[in-house]
Amino acid sequence: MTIRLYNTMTRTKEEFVPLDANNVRMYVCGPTVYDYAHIGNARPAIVFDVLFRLLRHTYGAGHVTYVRNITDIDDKINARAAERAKADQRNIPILDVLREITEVTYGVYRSDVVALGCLEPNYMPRATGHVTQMIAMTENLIVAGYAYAAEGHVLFRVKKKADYGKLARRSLDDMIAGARIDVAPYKEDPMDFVLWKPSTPDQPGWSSPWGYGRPGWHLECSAMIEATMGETIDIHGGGIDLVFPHHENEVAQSEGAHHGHPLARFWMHNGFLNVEGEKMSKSLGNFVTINELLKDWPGEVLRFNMLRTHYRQPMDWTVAGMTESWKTLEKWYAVTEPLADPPIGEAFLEALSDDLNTPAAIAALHSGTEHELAGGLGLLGFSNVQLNLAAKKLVDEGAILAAIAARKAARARKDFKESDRIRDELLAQGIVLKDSAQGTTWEIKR
RNA sequence: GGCCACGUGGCGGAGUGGUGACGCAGCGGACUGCAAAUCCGCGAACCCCGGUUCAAUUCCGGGCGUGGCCUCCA
Repeated sequence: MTIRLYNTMTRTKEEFVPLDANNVRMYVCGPTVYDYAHIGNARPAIVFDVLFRLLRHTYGAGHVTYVRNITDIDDKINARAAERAKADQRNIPILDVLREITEVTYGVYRSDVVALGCLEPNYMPRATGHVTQMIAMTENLIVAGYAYAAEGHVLFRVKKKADYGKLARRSLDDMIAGARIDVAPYKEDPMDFVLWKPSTPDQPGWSSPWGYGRPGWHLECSAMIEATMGETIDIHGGGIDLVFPHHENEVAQSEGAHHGHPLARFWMHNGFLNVEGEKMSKSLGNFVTINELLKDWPGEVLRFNMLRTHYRQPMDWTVAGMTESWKTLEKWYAVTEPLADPPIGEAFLEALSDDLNTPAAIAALHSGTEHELAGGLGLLGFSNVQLNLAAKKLVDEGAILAAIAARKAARARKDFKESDRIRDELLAQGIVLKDSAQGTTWEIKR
């Protein structure tokens, strides 16, 4: 089956042929670990996990390398650490506070993403583990004339890169015209961006040829891709908001350091997510973290909900949508069982291979056989384990079973008034009863 | 201001130059003590205005609307 993917670089859907079918390489921008991840962060994690699974299915599980980084050098982290250090009674060094923040946040992220049904990437490199490589790349860029040092900073010289802006499709003139940036005096050009900047003693930093300092944000991805997968990879993914400046600058850095060899052959970007029709923001009070959501919903429901919308479309996250997703999964899980080697439906695979058209793939599952349903769910990363099992642990099953028994007795003596009363009482508690020839079962109402 | 997406039935959401997916909800029927669940069936949409065409929801132009990026952001 041919895989076709939309490439942001060319703005067209292209047939995907990896450089090396024995080692298909993809990189996705991971979280900045300063706070709990929100459901917007869940979108790329889930979307590219599906791509990872499709590639593994197509090229073999051992022939795909997936790297998702952890950004643990960042000014937002520094700000958070400074804040926390001030309130901290223990009087420990700020860098220890910072380390604690990134460790804890990353731990939560990692378990969140597993709960969403995502496979672990092959590598999860951290910025702090690749400073040496970043310094080396910066030195290369200086030698090649793509960067210059000034006042403890090192800046990328955008004018030297004639095709700068090719990914975002933006010319330097356009950008300067609409620029809202402070132009630092040491910059040759307003659009030049930071590769290295000085740190104060209470900020994280490393010694470098340009003094004590830390790397700029964009550099880590370029360096970590090189370190884990080499100069040119097959797919680079992330949220659409990263196209500019982050990915544009990655392209500039990596190509500058690698004699113009491309960084990634395919650039993929997922669309943005709104919550109940509004942009998610802390001030609107609709900021939903994955961690919080997992207290009310099985992770697979969020996963399914995400996949009902094509990854490039803007998506609106709603409770109503979650409920619908829950119902569909419940229904499917009730009729399927895990199979050792389930068949993958042709229409399903064709939809998925067409730029990850998950809504069409899901539609195909609705009309396929039960075995194909099991196969499709498996390929999409669903476990086929009853969702209710998790939810049922949270209620007093003994009391419910006793009520069901009482209702059964009432029904046996045709006291339907009493039996209906028991049923209504349970319903008020959110318990729905289902009668069948085999007896009465119950589930959590959604 | 510049650049870029999106606008499909009550809702979610694919797709296509011509017979208008799919799911949820709704309605009708079967089943049921009555329901729920399940099964069968049904109706219902392509933002507006031009253009191209035998034919446009689909292509082109304009408009309106929503959102994104241009500064940190999935």
